[in-house]
Amino acid sequence: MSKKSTIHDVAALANVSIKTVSRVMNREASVKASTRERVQEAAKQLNYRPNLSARGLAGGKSYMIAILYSNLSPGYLIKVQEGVLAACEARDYGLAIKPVDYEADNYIEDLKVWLQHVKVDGVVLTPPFGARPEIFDLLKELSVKAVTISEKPFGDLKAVAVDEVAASRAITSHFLNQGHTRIGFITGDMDHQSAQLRYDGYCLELEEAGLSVEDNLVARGDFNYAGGLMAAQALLDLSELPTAIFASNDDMAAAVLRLAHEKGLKVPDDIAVAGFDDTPLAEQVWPPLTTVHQPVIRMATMAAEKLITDITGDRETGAMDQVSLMPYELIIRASSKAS
Amino acid sequence: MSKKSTIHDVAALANVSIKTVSRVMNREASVKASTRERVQEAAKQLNYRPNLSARGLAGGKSYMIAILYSNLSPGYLIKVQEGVLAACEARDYGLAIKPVDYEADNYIEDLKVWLQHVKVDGVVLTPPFGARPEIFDLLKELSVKAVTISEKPFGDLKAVAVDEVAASRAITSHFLNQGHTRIGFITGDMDHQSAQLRYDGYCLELEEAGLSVEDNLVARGDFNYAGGLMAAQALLDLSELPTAIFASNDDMAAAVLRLAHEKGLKVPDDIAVAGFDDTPLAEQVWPPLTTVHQPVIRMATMAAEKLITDITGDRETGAMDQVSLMPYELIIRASSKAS
DNA sequence: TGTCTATTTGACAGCGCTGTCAAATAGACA
DNA sequence: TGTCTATTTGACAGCGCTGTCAAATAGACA
Repeated sequence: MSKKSTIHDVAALANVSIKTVSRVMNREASVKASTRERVQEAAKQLNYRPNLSARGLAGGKSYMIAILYSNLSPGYLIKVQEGVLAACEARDYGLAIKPVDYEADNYIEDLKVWLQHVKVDGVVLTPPFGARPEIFDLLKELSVKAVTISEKPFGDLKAVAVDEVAASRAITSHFLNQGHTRIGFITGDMDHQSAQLRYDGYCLELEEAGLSVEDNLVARGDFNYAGGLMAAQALLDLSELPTAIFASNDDMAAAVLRLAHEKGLKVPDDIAVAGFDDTPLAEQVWPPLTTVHQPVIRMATMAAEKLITDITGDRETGAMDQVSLMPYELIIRASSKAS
Repeated sequence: MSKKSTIHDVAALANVSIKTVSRVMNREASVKASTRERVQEAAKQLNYRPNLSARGLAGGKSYMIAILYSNLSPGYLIKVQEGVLAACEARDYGLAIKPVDYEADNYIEDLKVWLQHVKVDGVVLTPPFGARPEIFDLLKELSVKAVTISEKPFGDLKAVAVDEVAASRAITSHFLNQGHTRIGFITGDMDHQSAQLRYDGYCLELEEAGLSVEDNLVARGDFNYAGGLMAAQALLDLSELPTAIFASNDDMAAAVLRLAHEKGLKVPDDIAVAGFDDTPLAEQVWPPLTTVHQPVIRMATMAAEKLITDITGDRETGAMDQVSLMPYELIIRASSKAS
């Protein structure tokens, strides 16, 4: 059979109306179990999949969701895409990707035009969009559902995250256990909630160990290599060097390594280093980085599933948590000694 | 005005039939210039953009193109996406992204099902898909247009590339000019055409300089960090070390750097290193890598434009080259001395 | 068994475009 | 000016679904 089957073929085979097939495909509740099974069987037999264009046109919806992102690290973004894609395929949703420059003048206006044109039913918000009130307001205005990854959301938005404060404490604790007391810290871009959470974890752990947070041991970074380089410079120019540096992500930790090499410091003997995120880079620098691994792909899949469930108003909606916490993993490599 | 305008609104304002508006939006040739302008003016005034779902349903096409990719480096892939996205927005096309595992058993069958379901009108082929005959056959069978990036295409497929042989010769020549005569080479994954082209460039340049290609100075890599490490191992275990190593991409060059550090070799004094692609990694390792820069975003935009033009059969079709060559740039950094 | 309400199903219009085919108009030429 | 061909435009059906509303059926209860 070469021709694609349509809803009419399925309806004929299952001996129901096309409307009933439509109901089954959309997981609507009001279909008798026996009918549902008959339709599903017929659909399977004909290898039927609903036509996205027709659905979108008839329903006034697009059956598409979008990933909104800014200049995230490519490795992270690809994983988010992969995870979201898996959920989209399972649920017959389309995926659009939308780079958004939140520093542009009228970016909200542009985004509004785009959302209206593509008519996406929901968006996956990657950092820092989940924490931006103007995005929240826009989505409310347009009645677009949303889910955030790695950020505590506004209002009733759904979210998937790891406990970054705890993960950050784990790195700090790892350094403390090795006997370090002068632990430098490089922050991320404070526009990102993660930057704050990671910093909070560092502070909390130090305080619990009876140490105070020294201002000159904390340098401001921006989650990028270049910013990490400047922050590392500041820390390595101190008259009394830190014996360990915890950078808020791997890119900045790589910058610390580079500067340490330039200055002839041995890692981890003269100075221990740790990053965050476990990007491919973490294994590609020398020595490889101690860092925190997040299950980004699974987080993204779960985020998209929550979003789609939210959009369709599935039967189990009531049981869905607003925030799903996923487990992180502390990865100890040669840039710090095992404790 | 809150309601989205439709083709009827534009037709009414321009005082033509909806069919004429349709013709203008699709850039069909048979519209009088004065009519076209009137319609465009009306469309602009109403901020009209055609509804993708309706177009797709009515036309039997999807007005979507897809990017097919395998485990490419994330940085490269993101740039391809960005470039293709720009062209899609300009031409009111949708973009789908499709990871394809060409090592899976029945990957062609899976891809076929996917292409039929999404009904994309064309695909952008990233390496190594442009050089795979089974992909070419499948696309022909389904009448899906295609354009390749960085690969010489089959049949009448369009392509955008840089002259990789010339770029590879440029790196090799750079080493020769510095006085190196024992230049190691690490190949890419030979499934990728680029791997062969880069190797060819290396060989040609050596031969032109009157040097022969020594087998034990050529190690087989796979374009990944791990494979680069093994290849670098082989080269650095030689009793007589090469004085320079040219790796077929930056990831593998980073692996060379790491191993050189481990062995206490100074770069570039004991051994010079170069990569290819100018990924972010090239600047994030120490010392930063000499490499070749390709204008990936612009290449991707041009590829998508060629593809869409091919799909719609634009007026200028005749004037379109089958292969567009873009300029590369040799980037000299601290991993090799300036010549 | 009859009546009333809740559940399940179906008929039909219409979403906003494009394809097909035919009609109107413009231009070439005698 | 009339005729013939080429160019430009329009009328209308229909793509494959979902929304709305009404009808059929099942189940509860007297």
